[in-house]
Amino acid sequence: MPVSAIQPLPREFFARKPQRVSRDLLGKVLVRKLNGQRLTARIVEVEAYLGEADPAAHAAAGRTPRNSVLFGPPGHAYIYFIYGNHYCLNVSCEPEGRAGGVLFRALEPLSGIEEMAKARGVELHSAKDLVRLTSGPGRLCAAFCITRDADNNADLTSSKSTLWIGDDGFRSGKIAISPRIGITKAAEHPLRYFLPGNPFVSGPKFRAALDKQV
DNA sequence: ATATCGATTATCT
DNA sequence: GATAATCGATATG
Repeated sequence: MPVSAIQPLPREFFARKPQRVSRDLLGKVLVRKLNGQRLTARIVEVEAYLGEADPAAHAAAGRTPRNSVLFGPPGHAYIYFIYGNHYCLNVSCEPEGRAGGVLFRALEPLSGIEEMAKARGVELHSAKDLVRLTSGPGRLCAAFCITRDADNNADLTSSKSTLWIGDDGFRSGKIAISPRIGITKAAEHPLRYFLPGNPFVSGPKFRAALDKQV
């Protein structure tokens, strides 16, 4: 077996609290099958959304047609359209019947970088251009051609899917935790998880963070 | 470096 | 009718 093999994560991985899934997703790989190519990128920043008890979560007001994936079986893609412009990707957590999810906020591209640039409609001239490919929830969806029509409710635990999450053996060192970005309700809770020092992490640099040994 | 603003639409009040 | 888990551009220190 080649060292570069990527193994899908089992469904049980996602059948836990979003906080636990968030920590453990850092360093894992998002895989996309697109036009016969494989795009891969490492997960370097995520946020936990806790379900009906979390005022900032889409599930806060109970089950609706839009957020029903969050209440379904774990390990599925919940994709929503925001600000009339952008898609955002989550993976459903908790056992079926209970809401919860993890928002993907930033990735570090590993392979298929030219395809990502094409999908974003940008050219790569500088290191900054590379960072902007997948740094931010809207950007990473554009780079991976993720849309609600095509990918909402996709099963992210099967390597047969066109979108899935795997483990390539990478083990992150320290992780950092901070408040979530871009929300107005329950804005103070430390539910954003990222790899400190990774240049692909979104938002202002050196945002208040509590480092933790993993 | 931070601040502010316009774009543009699904969803809910 | 208001809001939103954002981005890119522009303005200002």
